[in-house]
Amino acid sequence: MVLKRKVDYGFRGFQVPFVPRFPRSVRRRSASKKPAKDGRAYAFEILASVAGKLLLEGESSASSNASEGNHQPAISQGVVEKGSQDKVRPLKAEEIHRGSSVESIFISEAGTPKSGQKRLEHAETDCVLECISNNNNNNFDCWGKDETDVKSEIFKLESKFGHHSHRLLEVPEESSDGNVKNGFRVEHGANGSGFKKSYLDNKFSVKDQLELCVNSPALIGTKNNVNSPYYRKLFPNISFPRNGNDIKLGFRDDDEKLLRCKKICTKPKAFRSPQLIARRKLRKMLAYKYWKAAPKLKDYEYSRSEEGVKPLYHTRKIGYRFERTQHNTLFKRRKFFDRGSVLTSDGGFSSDSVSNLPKKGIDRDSHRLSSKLHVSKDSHVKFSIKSFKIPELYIDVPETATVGSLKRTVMEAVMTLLGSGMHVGVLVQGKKVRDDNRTLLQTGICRKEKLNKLGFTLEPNSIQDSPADCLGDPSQCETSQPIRSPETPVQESGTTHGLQDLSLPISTENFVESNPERTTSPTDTIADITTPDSRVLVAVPPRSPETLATVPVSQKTKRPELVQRRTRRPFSVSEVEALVEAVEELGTGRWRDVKLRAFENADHRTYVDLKDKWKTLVHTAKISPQQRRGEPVPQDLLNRVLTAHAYWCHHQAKQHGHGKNRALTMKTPEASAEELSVGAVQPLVIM
DNA sequence: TTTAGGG
DNA sequence: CCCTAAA
Repeated sequence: MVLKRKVDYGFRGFQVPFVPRFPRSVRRRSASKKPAKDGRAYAFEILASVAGKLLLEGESSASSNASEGNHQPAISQGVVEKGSQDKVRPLKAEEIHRGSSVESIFISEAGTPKSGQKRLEHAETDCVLECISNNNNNNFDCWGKDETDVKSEIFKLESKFGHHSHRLLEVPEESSDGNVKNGFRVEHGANGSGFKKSYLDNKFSVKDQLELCVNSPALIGTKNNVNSPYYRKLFPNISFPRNGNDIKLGFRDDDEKLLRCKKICTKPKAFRSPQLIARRKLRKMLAYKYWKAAPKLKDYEYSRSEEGVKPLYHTRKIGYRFERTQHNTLFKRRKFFDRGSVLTSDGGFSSDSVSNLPKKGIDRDSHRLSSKLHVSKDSHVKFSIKSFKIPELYIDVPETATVGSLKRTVMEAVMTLLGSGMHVGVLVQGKKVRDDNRTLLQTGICRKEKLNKLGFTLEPNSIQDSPADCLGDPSQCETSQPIRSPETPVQESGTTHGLQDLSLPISTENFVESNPERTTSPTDTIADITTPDSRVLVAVPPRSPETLATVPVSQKTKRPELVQRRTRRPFSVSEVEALVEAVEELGTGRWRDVKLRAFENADHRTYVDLKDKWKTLVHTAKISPQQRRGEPVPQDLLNRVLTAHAYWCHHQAKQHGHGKNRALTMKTPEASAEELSVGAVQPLVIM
């Protein structure tokens, strides 16, 4: 059966023979299904994931010792904990609850003897390849293994859990002396057979991790995921002893113009990751089961505080774990959590990769997004973004509040901010580039002189805009009005548009390098969400405590029913073409096959999406060109749509009527003249 | 899960 | 795109 499936769908380019389709009740479908890969990632998700971790941190706070220092970043705890454990070991309950370390969770799950099936399922994703930022030459090899050994271990893991997704975590690890260590940690903990390796190798240096490869200037010009600097080639130097280079993570400018990040997965055809499944389940669950009962958030107050947002990293799994423990906490944060968890579960960036955040103060430039950029000879603009940070948050808690509540408050503020959506703005010479359709060339981003003038901003989206939409289509955000919560109007200052106040201008000045060589910044990080000192940006203009306090509420009441809409991803012409072609051959009503045939690798396109797209295409084709919107679809394609639609409508009717056994495709020459000539539909011969 | 449609 | 009834 498996083999059959492979034959049927495993090869692209083969003509899928027409198979008469009968009513569902009649035909039997092959049971096996390939899970869809879900490698999508968004910068937003990264932020959300971070926030999620923060949330976790907050969760554990109540029991936290205040003297322990709120200045101790969450990540620190985790690192410390990790560093102190030589071997994987089951965690005690308290440790689990502390939840300050990702691996703690992993370990706990893996190490719990009777964790049950569900836990094991989650453990599937526990194979972690973690990259730990490392600067000093302090070596890795905490386990006395050399590189070869580690690679060997990696391979073993690959072999054993190849069908599972892996996580790539970049975690800046801070040692007691304040230095940041760097390395990779391969982590796996399934079924108690915990495994953990730390790995340090210059070849795997984190420096390379953040390279943002914009393969096509047009990509940026066409509202693509420029805001996903996290899509990048991961570990280009790691060569798993396997031919499947699917291990590589990287940008891909395919037909869908989608920047995808391939998972590190030795089973290339793993169709649907547990994450995706979980995500969908989660979405559903959150949407219908819990949301309505979600309590309000107005019990919390916000105001200024020096307390920075704690850096942290977060994994999808943690998100789920959060979810599961959600009801046990008094912390009201339904929506925030929803968003965060959903986002992180949505494939995350880099296939579960996690951002890491340098500890406050370690990175002097942490407040800005630093990047290096160079123009390669192949007319591509390549650069890396070293870090992002979120705008400042104002926190206000009573003196009598517990540290735990403070953490939760911060968490809420963060989630509120993230929950409203974020998008990336591009600055060239200090000017915002609002026209997303301009090419890098036109914008001058490709010119060396301007490279050092390139900057990015991380901006909250306007509440009016769907965060998802903005993410998917930045142009909508860029042109939209400043962020403005109805209850917390932004102060207009002169010509400055409110957004400016909320955004975090991040310049790459001094960071841009035309040198293609990777730089070796100790503070290379995927994302820096640390709240810098006290001169951060205003996330929520502190007009008054009241307004501040209302932010979360307004967020919540604004669009309570939305869990997290998928980002909008308009079909490109090439995608449309592929769709049309597939439908021409397969007909309507076989969306799953269409998906498998033409969009098998487009994880973000479900068969429902294709069906919907076809629907709109038909509609589009019927209306006048003036009424059409979005990227214009070539008329000839639309004509084909109409033709195919008409044909298949007719054919389907025919089939259901009395032609059930007639195999016929639009391009099948042997199609009987009788059928083809019925009605006004003309025979189609698709070349 | 997949289809088919309404929202 | 989302949500669902049906199959």
